Amino acid sequence: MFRPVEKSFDLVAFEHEILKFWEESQAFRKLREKNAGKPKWSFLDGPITANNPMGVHHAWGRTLKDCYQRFHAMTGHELRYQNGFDCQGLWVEVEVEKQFGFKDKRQIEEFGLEKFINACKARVNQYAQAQTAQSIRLGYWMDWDRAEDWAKDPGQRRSYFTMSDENNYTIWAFLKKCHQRGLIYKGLDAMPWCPRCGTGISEQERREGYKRITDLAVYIKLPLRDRPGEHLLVWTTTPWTLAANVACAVHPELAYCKVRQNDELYYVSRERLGILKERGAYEVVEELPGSRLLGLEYVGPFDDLPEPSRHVKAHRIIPWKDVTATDGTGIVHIAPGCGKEDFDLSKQLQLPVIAPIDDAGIYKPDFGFLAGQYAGTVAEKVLEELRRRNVYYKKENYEHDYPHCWRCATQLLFRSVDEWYISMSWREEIMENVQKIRWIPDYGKDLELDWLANMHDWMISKKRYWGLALPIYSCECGWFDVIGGREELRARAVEGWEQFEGHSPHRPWVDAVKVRCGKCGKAVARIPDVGNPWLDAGIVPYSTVRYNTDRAYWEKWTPADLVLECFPGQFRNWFYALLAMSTMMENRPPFKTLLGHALVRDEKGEEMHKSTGNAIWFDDAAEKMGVDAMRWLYCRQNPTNNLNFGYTPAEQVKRKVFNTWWNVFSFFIGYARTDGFDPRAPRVPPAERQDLDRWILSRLQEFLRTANERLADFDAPTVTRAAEELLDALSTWYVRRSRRRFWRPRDANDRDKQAAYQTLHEVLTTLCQALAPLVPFVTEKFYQRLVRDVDPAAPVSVHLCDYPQPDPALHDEALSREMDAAMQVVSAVLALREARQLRVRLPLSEMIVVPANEAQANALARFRDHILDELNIKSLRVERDVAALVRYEIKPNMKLLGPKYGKEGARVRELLAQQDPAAVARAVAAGRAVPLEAGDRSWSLLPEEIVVQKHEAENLAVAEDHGLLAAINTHVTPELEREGFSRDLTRHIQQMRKEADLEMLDRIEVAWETEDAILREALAAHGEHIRSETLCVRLYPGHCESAKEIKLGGKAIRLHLVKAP
RNA sequence: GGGCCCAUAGCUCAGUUGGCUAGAGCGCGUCCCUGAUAAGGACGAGGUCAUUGGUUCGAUUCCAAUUGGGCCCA
Repeated sequence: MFRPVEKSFDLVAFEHEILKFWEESQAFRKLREKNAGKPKWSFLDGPITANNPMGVHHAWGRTLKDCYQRFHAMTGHELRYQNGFDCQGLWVEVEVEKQFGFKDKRQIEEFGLEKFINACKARVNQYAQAQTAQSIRLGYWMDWDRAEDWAKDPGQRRSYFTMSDENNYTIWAFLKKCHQRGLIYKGLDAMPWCPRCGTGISEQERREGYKRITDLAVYIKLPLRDRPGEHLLVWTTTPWTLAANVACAVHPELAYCKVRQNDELYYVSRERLGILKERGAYEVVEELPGSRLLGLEYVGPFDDLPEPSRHVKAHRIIPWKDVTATDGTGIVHIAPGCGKEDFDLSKQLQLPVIAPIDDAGIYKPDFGFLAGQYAGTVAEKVLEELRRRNVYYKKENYEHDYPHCWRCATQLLFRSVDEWYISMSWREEIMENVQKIRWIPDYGKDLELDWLANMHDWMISKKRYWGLALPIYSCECGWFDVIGGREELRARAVEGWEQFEGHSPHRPWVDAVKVRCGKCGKAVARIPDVGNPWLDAGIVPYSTVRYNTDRAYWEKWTPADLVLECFPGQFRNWFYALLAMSTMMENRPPFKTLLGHALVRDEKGEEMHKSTGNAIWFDDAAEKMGVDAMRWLYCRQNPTNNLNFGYTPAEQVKRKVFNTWWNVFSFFIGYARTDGFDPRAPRVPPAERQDLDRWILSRLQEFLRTANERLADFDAPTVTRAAEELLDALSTWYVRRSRRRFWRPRDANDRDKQAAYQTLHEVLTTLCQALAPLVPFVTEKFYQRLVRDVDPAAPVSVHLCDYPQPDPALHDEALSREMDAAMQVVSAVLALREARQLRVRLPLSEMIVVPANEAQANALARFRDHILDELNIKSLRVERDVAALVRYEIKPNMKLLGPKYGKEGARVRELLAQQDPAAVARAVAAGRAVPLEAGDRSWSLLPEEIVVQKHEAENLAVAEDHGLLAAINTHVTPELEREGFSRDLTRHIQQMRKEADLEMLDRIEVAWETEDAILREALAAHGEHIRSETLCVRLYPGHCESAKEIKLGGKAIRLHLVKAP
């Protein structure tokens, strides 16, 4: 027996109930047992950064991951269900620094590296646990760590952790392979540097941090050494770099002017003369190409400071083709120690490199007045000195995009430093593997190839603490080597192994170990740098799938069938690292299919920001809207487009989808309980069921076909939308049209009622199973009530069911088309009623339809009763000819015919009047000429010479829809009017029943009082019908002073209802 | 400067092998229905499917260029 349903649909409450149920029933464990040994389907999880709570943007990807995993489980596959946590890197360090209030690296060193690293590990564990709890709340079925697991070493847990020993050592193996191919090198380069974090920022990271800012830009005049009174005008937005100036660059082909202003001569690009205006009038003395300036020497701005003074000779004008005249002066200040392009030029032209600042952005001692100053705030001071030295020309505020640290938002400075790189000379090998992967959407492949083609050498070092300890041992004498794993390190250790043993391969512990230099024999320490964090995540197809310990297992589970992540950024981050590392390790793609999704925005399409207050926290969203509402939104969205997420769209999903679903479900349960329907009873063969039943079953098969095909192709949105359409058809047509079958008492048609129950039960149950991967909670809720409550032998959980397959025998294409046609007819006639203000409760005598095609004609025959009942019309007549509905009036267009035929026009007019109007109308509509004959004369009237007027036949209202003509007889007889009122009265009594909060089967008595003759007649004629419809045992005229007064089209009646004794 | 993506109703978006009258939701307006009911439905207004050219019997769809927007790279 079905259990009674809850009064209302409370999604959040149901979800908590189901979470408890899954826990108690061990449903996930049973699912894994069920699928053990079946064909493998391998999903590779991209590690989530365990540094903050999970956000609604993570929930999108995780919903899709869960959806496709559940689908493949239901279609009979074994899965690994391994979640991943990304643990190491600057982002964790920054949060831990905040926690302790540290401002810079020195404070970390003072605090103690060991304590600091342990704090980083603790933070990762804390947030990994929090994200685990949130993911479980989302309904994401993974092999989650349980209470006892958190005490274990990260490498022993169920989820993988990139800080695990195995992960780190496997990266060592990768780096060793790179080294064996000669790809690892140390390079000096000018790179963006975060003075707060004290580390270089890699190319990948730099892209994350551009911000629009206003800088102080300064114009200076640098005197030419051999040309008294002549100056270069030079512009810079970074005055702090002027102390590192070694040259000025011009474009050889650009036009420059020598101008006189205030008794001084300046060189400036012709296009930039405008900048001079501010300082007064000027006169162009000479125009010359940049090439004429090359080689001239000038006096540097700070030649008196100790370090710059050593490079005075370098100050000359050099050529550079990238000089433009869009801003500045067309003469570019070059400081190879402070800029990427400058540095590249210095290599080409053998310019000296002056590196003015240390790793905290502080000027080194040899820089005079600048020594000890922070480069980021020194601009005003530099200006003052420039004035003092009489090289200042003018300043301005300059707005531009400038890189900032992606974690701490500090403005970056450029600095020349030693870093370690992997040469990307082997990029072609990676690109070949990219070709073997299916990318969804497919342009993802182009983006990845584009990145690979343009990728510079991969900078893998970072001068920080919490991360992969780069296994590079570099000796003063120039020798270096890369260690490929723990055992190799142990074998080659010459000191410090005892201190390290028993610790994870992190700083500071691993730093104790030294190896022997292969050249000079000294004991060599590890370089202090840690690794780029994308190395950590990129190795997981190896480190987490037993590559090192069980190669056969690894072979079975890789390459992964699916990787699914947020697109933006990952082409240069995780996808890139995965592809590069897998190519190096085994020269094969790490996965077969990649599905990327876009970003979560707020419901208006704006980016979510804590500061603007439009951010939605996952926990709030889960408890307010319910995760299945979220999941529906995620599944529904085309993953290529940004998702506008919020409470309003969630509310729409609840109203449109879940509420409809719930109503159908509770309608079914309510009547099934009343009638004691048993779903285990013998099945009425579908062939013996009504068309309506066979129609919805056919629709169901179409849906199942779509669901199976599209989910296998990772296309949840199509399935979600198809489900919405099926639910709408089920609710607004199947249940609506079947309603009376459920409430009529048991009679000779019992078998039909049984068929209706079985049909509805089958549709609801199958729909639960089909949508279980998308919305695991509501489907479980319904499944328990529809199936488990009456069949203890059924699988314990909907997620243990096999995914439902379409049954071709139940699919009936013609039936679907005909039902569609029937619905079109209904829609057209409802529109007519609307236009003529003829409410549906008012019965009409007749409708006439001229079908446009066979399907429509068949539908009219097949669904005549449904159409009439739905439209409240007494009879349906099908006509083949439009003429039945329309009266044509044919008139000659005398404006044209008059001039053309003169006096004969009158005869033409007479002849035309004698023609069959319908035939002429057809000819005109077809664009044919109409021939006329009168004895010896004949004419041919062109279509435009005839005016056709269409009139609806008397008492008819006609409408056209999809080529079909529908008409209703609008004549309302007194009898029809009485019947209409009787339906109005029925409706109002039902409303009163509801207001009186009566049970469905309660009997009532109703007294009425009215002065209106027609209402009295209606009651007299249809009282019996009203009584049977409303379960009214007595309907009688009585005094109803205090009763409810109802107005029906201006007529008043008072009704008084009591529950029958 | 190069590569990729996008442009459909006031807003947010569907529209997958080129084909009947281009759809939905929200919002707006007018109604209807109701033994699912704090719901539901119908109808209406609102579209040069960014622009131009080409292929085709036929283009929102395919091709090219242009304009505007986004992302990536230099």
